[in-house]
Order: sequence, then structure tokens, then C-alpha cells
Amino acid sequence: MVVGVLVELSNKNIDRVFEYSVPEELTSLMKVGIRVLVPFGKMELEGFVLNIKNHKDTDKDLKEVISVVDSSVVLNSELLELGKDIQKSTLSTLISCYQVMLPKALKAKNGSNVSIRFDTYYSLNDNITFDKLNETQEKIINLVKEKGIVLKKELADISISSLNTLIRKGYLKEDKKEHYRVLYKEKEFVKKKLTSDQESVVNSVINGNNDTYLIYGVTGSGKTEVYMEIIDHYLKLGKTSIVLVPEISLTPQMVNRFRERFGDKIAALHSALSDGEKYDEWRRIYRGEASIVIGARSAIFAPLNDIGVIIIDEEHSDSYKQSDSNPRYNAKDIALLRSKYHNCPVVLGSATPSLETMARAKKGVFKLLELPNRVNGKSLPKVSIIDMNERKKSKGYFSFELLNSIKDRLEKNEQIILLLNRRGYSNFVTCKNCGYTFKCPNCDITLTYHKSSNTLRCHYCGYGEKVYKKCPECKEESLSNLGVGTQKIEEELNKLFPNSRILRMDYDTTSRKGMHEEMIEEFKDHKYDILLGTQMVAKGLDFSLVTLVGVINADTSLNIPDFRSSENTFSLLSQVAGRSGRSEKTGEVIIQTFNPDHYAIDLVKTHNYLGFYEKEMNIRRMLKYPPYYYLCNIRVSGKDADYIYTESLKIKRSLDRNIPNDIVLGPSNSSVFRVNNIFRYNIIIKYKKDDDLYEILNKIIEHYKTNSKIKVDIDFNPSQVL
DNA sequence: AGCACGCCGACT
DNA sequence: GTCGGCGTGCTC
Repeated sequence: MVVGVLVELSNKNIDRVFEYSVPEELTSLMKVGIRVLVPFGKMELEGFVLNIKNHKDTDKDLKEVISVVDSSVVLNSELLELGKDIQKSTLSTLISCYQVMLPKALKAKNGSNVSIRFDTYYSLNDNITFDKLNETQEKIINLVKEKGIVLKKELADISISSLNTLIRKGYLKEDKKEHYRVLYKEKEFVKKKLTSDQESVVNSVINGNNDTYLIYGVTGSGKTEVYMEIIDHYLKLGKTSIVLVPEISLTPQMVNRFRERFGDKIAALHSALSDGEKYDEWRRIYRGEASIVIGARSAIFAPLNDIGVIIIDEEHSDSYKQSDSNPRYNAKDIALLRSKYHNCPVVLGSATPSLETMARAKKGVFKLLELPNRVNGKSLPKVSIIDMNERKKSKGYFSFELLNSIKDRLEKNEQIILLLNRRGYSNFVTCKNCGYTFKCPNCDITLTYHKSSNTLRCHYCGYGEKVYKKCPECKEESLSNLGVGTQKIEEELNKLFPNSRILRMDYDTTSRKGMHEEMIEEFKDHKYDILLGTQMVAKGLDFSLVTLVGVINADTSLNIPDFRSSENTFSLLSQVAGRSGRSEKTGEVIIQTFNPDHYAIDLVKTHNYLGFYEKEMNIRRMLKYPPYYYLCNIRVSGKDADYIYTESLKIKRSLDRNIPNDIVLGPSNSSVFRVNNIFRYNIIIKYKKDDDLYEILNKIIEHYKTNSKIKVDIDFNPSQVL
């Protein structure tokens, strides 16, 4: 027996199948999709078995497989094929495409210390007659009789020796079963009555033709209930479901809503889990013990069989695109591939769909379903835009309008959410005297101030230094912290409203495990009046007492040099506005901005998504951006800036020659040109049809794959070009 | 990734 | 003469 093995080394040169012979004693264990340990050069590596044959294809002598790593196949035939598709569409290594599908615990690299945990339990042996038992023995036997099986840890107060006696006499037997680290408390579930709008959306999907649907529903229109109803339909047919949610909204509150209805059929894959917990959840899914998977991007690879529906909530979120490492895939594309295989519908949902998705819906590629009304029957909150250029009208960071409204809600004992827009914002330190700013010695980027550790840190390479009092340039003690952090706003709020209870939620305060959940619960229980935070307060939260949402600075995200900055700003503001007035009381929203006339801000006032869509589409058409053109970014990087530049120019010229119908821009410095002393250039391709593109790009990759001085990374449909 | 091979410079 | 620098190529 000969097996073709893809070895777990992400190197373009060895990203192909190597053949090994299988020793007799392993032949019965060999399956396509299982992992094996093989000799490779002087190393021993793990790899995936991709095929099983009787004869070798190579002239070389074969080495033998050393052992089988898994007890069963880790990648089924669907996922093996899917990996090949991802390889073709992202031009990354096949091995990286398989690795991205599996939990860290199943990767050769560093996760090998994650083990399966076992519980020891006792049960009665069959056909036994008891001799006379002493008191302790009697107690144990009765307990086991009553419960069937008893876990060892439930018998903590009983000595091991009395248990051993019973085992020796043959009354009890000891076994081990796998112990999952995540356990669920079940709750009482009361099914909510759906509105007729919700009903009709559900019916369209479950009675439809396994198409891709876009549910365009305003904030508070009850999309989650719709998702659950659709899932329930497929669950009753014995089918499974995947629900993707952006990492930031994957809160325990959100997961619990599903868990209340579906109990332990839910498996949740989120970043707060440890590697061991993720592995446990993965095995529950793999074994069919969980049939509904909720998770962030990578949950799209959940090893489910017979998928009934794939739901992608907040489909406009850029977190569905993996942009920091290969393979640079988009979970939405994977969803479409998997839905084809399983012949099931895909449901995309958003209050502010991405232009790409809405454009497809308007063309009829996706079926458009609408939820134009809030489930509480109320209209969307009233939005006021405050022009912060008129400085006299404000006190510090707060306009008088916002202050008055906060005061009003505090008096009425209602709750307030304040958003500090930190997208594209940095908290840098500068000298008031000479203008000196602190920069990272390895990267072209200003260091950001971290109050908790009193250090300046680089967000790209992790470099950190202690904060000086004196400016290193002019020696004056005139350093100022320019960035407005949530702490600063909190301090100011405390001065303005000394009797209010303020909860600050940002990266610093939620980093400890479970803090996020705790804070949300406490705010829900009205232990606080004001929730102040960054992006994480904008998404999906549902607090009935919140009647005021304030945006302190709407503009920062507008100033990012990215073609999607308007879209992202409109979307963020609309989302956070939607947190207001979700129950009986009507809500209000106050947005502070220096650009009150910018359409991405002005159109939030009237909740005019479609107006924004039309306006932004026009701009995209004129500037030849998506959805009118596809983008592909080629990032060329290396230590020698001159060499990288000349090679980038060669690539650009070759593209001009080979794909003359496409627009090729660059090479231009990446916005952070130097990271960790690696220089980066971008070449951007705008294209309508990808006829020859993949072939040409493949040739470029081939050409550079043995060159260690230069790295060529390709990113199709990048979420942002920086 | 790791390791061998090989082709040039500068030492006991 | 030979030790060792790292560029190049290979791993079934």
C-alpha cells in the first residue's frame, strides 16, 4: 500500500504530495483525510493522507509511514475538496488551507500539548449477587443503583480503598469517558410569537429553492428570531446549521439566546475559549453531538454533515475576511461553496448590507428579503447631528445637546450608551513644545500610549518602551497625550455627572476572561447608568432601558485612507443608533461630528440606507472600485527596500504586459511602509474578469518561491488596502 | 523547516 | 593548505 501525504510545513516548495509506503500493521488504519507521522529528510513531520494507492508513481525509493496520528479521519471528503477550491481561489499553499479548517489542537505546530480529558465513573456489573455489605459499601452501591453511573468526583468524600474493594469483589466496574470542558446550563425557553414580516421571511427561505438570501432588516427588526426559526425547521428535518457572527458580537448573551432554545445542540466556537475547549467543541460537532454551530469566521469549517442552512449575521462585517495570514479567504465565499455541496440555502443578514451584497441582491443573484419594521412596533430613534466645529456650544468633548440629554435620562432613570469611535484612531504622545512624536524603531508607525502599563507600544511588532516625562528632543517637560481614550472621557463624565454610575467597556477592561459577559449582565440589570465604550458597544446589544445613544466622535473612521471608509462609518453609526429605544420607550441618538454635511453621517439622520447605497455606488462606479471592479492586492515585502522596489516594478510591468485590460496600480508604499524592519510595497489590480489573472499571478508566485529575499502575498478582495 | 553541498575568502 | 561564510536545492 502506498499513500500520498501532504506534509505539515507551510512552504511553497513542498506544498505537494509525497509518497510513502505503509507497513502491514498500519494498512487497516489508513484512510484518506487521516493524519500520519512520516520521515521527511532528517525530520519527522505530520501530514494529511490525500490518497491511497497500490503502486508508487515516483522512481524514488519510498520511506515508510511511522504511525497514524488520529484515531479517525480529521478531514472528510467534502473538506478535502473544499481545501483544494480555497487553494485555487486564494493562491496560498494547500497545507495552509487544511490547517485553517482545524482547531489548533489538531495542528502539528504548537498545539500538541492539548489533550483530551477523561472523567472516571463507576457502574454496576451485570448479574451479580451481593454478599453482606458494610455501611459505606451499601451507600455507594445504592447510589450507583439509583443513578446508573456515578462520577468519581461525586464520591470525593469516600475513600478510594472502599471503592477498590467493591471493584475487586466484582460488584462495580470502573470506566473512563471523555470530559468536555464546556458545560451548559439549560434554561426555560419561551418561544416568541413572530410578526407577519418575520413569518414571511422564514417561509421564503424554508420553502425556497436553496438560494442565497439577503435579509435586509432594520435594527431591532428581530433577525435573530428569524434565524432561530429557520434553524428549527432544518433541525426538525434532522439537518445541521452554521451561524456565523462577527467576533465582536459573539457574546455569551448572544450565544445564550440560542442555547435557551436549542440547549446542548449548540456548539459555540469563539475566541474566549481555550485551545482545549475549542477542541472539545470541535469533537462534539464532529461526532454529531452538536448540530448547530455558532462561531466567528473559522466556524464556517465546522465538520458538520448534512447542513440544512448557513446563516451569516451582520454580513457587512469585515471580520469574515481573513486578512492577516494565508489563506486570505472570506467566510462568505466558503459558505457559498459549502451550500453548493450540501444543496442548502445561505442566509445573509444585516441592517446595513455591504454594497457588494446589496448590488448582487438588486441584480437578483441573491434573493432580497426585507424586515422594514421594528418588532416593538416603534419607529427608529430620532437622530440629531451636532456640528462640533461650533466650539462655543460644547464643553470639552461633549456638546451641550448631548450633556442635556444625558442629564435628562439620568433624571428619568433610563440608560445611556456612549460610543467613542476608535476605528482608525491612535492614542499617540507628542511634545507640545517641538512637535516630537514617538515612533517605533522597527516600524514606520507612531507608538500608542497604554495607560494600564504606562508604556508606549507598537501595534504592529509589539515593541514597547517606558513613558518619558521629558521630551527626548527638546528636553522640555511638555509631552501631551493627544489621543482621546475612554479613560479620559470617563474622567470627564465623572466630573460632569458625579452621581451617575459609569461602566467603561473597551479592550483594556474586557481583556480578562468572562469580564465582557459580566459587564453586559450588570448593565442589563441597571447597575450602571452609562455604558461608555468602543466598537464593542455598537453591535447587537439589546438593552430595553437604553433610550439615548451618543456618539462622541463620528469622524475618525471617515479619515482612514481606505475606499470603504464611508461605508464603514455609515454602518457603524447606523448600528449604534439601533441600540436606542428597543423596547416601549422611544429612543434618541446624538451624533457629534466635525463633518455634519458628509453623506455618510448626514444620511444616518434619516436611517436612509438605500440613499447611502445609491450615493456610494455612484462614487464606486466613478472611481472604479468594488462592486464595479474586483480588487486584488499584491504585497511585496523584504528586508532590502531597494531590491524590493525594483522587483515590484518588474511585477507591475509584467502585469501590464500580460493583463492589458486590467488596471494595475503601484507599486506604492504600504501605508505602514516598514514593519519589524521589513519593507512593504503594494500593487493593486482592478479587474472585471479574472480570465488570465490567476495563471499570471501563479507564475509570479512560482518565480519568487525559492527567493528568500522577497515575499509575495496575494490578497483577493482585500477588506482594506493599507 | 532543516540539512547537505559547493564555491570563494582569510586564517593557524 | 583548510576552516567556515551562506547561497542553492532537496526532502517521497
